[in-house]
Amino acid sequence: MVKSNHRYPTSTDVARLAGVSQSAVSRTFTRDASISTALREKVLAAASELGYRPNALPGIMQGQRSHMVAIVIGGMYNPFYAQVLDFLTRKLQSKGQQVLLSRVESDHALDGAIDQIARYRVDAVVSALAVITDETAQKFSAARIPVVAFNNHTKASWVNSINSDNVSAGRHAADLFIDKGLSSLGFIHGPQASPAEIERFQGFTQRLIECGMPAPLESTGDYSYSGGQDALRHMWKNKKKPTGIFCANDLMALGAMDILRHELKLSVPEDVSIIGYDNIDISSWLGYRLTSFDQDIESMTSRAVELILNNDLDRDSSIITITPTLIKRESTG
Amino acid sequence: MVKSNHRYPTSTDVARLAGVSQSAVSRTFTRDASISTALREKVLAAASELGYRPNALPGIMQGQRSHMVAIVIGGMYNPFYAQVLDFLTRKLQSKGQQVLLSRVESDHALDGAIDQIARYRVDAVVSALAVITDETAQKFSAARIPVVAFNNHTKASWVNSINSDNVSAGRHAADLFIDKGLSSLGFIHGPQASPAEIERFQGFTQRLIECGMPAPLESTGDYSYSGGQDALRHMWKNKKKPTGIFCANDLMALGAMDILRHELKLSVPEDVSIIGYDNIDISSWLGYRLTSFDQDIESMTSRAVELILNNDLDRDSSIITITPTLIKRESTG
DNA sequence: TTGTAAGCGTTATCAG
DNA sequence: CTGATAACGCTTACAA
Repeated sequence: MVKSNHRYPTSTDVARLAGVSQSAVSRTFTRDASISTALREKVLAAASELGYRPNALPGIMQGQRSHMVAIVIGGMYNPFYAQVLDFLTRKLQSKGQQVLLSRVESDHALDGAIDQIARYRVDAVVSALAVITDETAQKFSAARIPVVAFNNHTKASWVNSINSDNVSAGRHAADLFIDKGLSSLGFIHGPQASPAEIERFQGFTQRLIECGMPAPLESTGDYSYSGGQDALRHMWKNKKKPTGIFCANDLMALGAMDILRHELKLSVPEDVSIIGYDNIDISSWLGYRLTSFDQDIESMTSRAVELILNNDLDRDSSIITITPTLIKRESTG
Repeated sequence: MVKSNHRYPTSTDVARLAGVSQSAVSRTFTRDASISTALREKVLAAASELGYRPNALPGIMQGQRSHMVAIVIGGMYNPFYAQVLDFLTRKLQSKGQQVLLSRVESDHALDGAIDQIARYRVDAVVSALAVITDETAQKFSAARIPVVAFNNHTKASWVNSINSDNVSAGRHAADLFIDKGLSSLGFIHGPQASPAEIERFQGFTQRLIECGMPAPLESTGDYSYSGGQDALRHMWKNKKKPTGIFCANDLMALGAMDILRHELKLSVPEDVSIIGYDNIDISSWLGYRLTSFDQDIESMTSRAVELILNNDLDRDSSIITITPTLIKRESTG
């Protein structure tokens, strides 16, 4: 069996076959290039015979933009991030951009990823990481790559941020519980150092204090379903149990709900009310009906793509804040 | 404000700053290249001062492999595909490959995607599409790009397939229901032309017939949660209702379960047993505990990456079959 | 409208 | 070990 050598045909191959110059081939595949119909036809025939597709790499080397955008993400298990990735990818592709996907275990593993990404001369990077330290953000600056980051508060140059208004959401969650007359409240944290979760907690607590209520009981998860389960079990070891719990994200809220219902045989919302964050699809399912804050992924990702395409990234780093919408469902009665 | 021009520094820039030749810079960043420590130090100092990262593009143009692999996917809403993407990306990256992500609405929209992918000279393409027609597969051949496809049965050259043993799973599902003594069964289809779902149905039906049972009641969804809901509602319009339902995937099974429980006030598994396919995380959650077939994403993706890295793709197109594991949970009692 | 030739930033080859 | 030089496959002046 002959091992085919899988070489992409070049414009020169096409030119030779068509009996024209290499420039003619280039022009055929360049918009608005002046070329006669006759020549173009000859070239197209030869091109399709060889299965020729122009090579984007030389153009990039000549200083054109690569039309590649890297998306750095920490995982797709959380449907929220899967959806962010889905939206971003579709929007970028519809604008003629390619997506270079970089899956990273943690903020720490980002260094190696940056090196790789930079080698391919991407035009920009979108970070959908839950945690990004100032130090890490600086590395992008060092690599001279413009960055758009979600839920991140570094004020490094080259780094633009698009954030959810977490503090205000935390306050709204508090109000919802207070209006229901609940007096004993709890908060389930995400992993440490996640700026989003810190703000959600601060807003929530601030509002409770303002209303003369005690600070919430606390427990910590890792943003996962089982993390939420563990956090709830841990919280229930206290003498005092909350009757309303605000969770830093939906996945943990769903885990907490399931432990309440299936392990502790308590009823949601009759015994305990729950609020989550992200409004992932599952939260609307009939088995859960979780009250949650919708982050409006549609506009967050649109703004990100706008920033990249308008090439505003070279200018001052900006921070865009998007207000989440509270979606009330049965988990709060 | 000065608009920075965001130009990546070149090896020549580094060479000039370090006072050495451009070759020296290249050698510094090439493994196993012979260069003195003294020179290397000088180069590294200059490189880090400028934030230099070698440009991968020229090397690719010189015939090196691009170390880019495209993943074509139809969406990440289904956690199964999100997980496939996650595994593939991690494995490829750990082998030094970059991932070019291509999100496609349907098999039909693949043409444009192929053109774009080909321009970037990827080494191979992994298709995680639920549906891929022979015609589409041929387009990859035409573009001379080696392909590894999941759950696809085209026998085109350049296309390798990794499939779940759907027929055998369908038969097992039938056996499970039969062993429980259920006599009235149903099947919820995925979208038409999805080869996986057709085989699951065939195996299921075959086995029923073999055991002298009537063919299952049928209804069709679109692989989504709400599609499963609609399919179940539709199925319940029949006079005859099934007491056991095999669904072409988990998402539809979960939708069907929720309609049974929350809309029809029936109990699972007491009134109706349910079996799904994919064994997504949610299926193990306390609120569902769905019996399902695990596709072993770990080995499917490993095999795919092996095929790509060993460059076996140039040879005969092969079909690898992986046997799914039945995970019994409470939805079947 | 067409062809020729320079140049993009590397790696690989070849002298020194 | 080191530096010059020729590719790689395009795009873009420049010439015809």
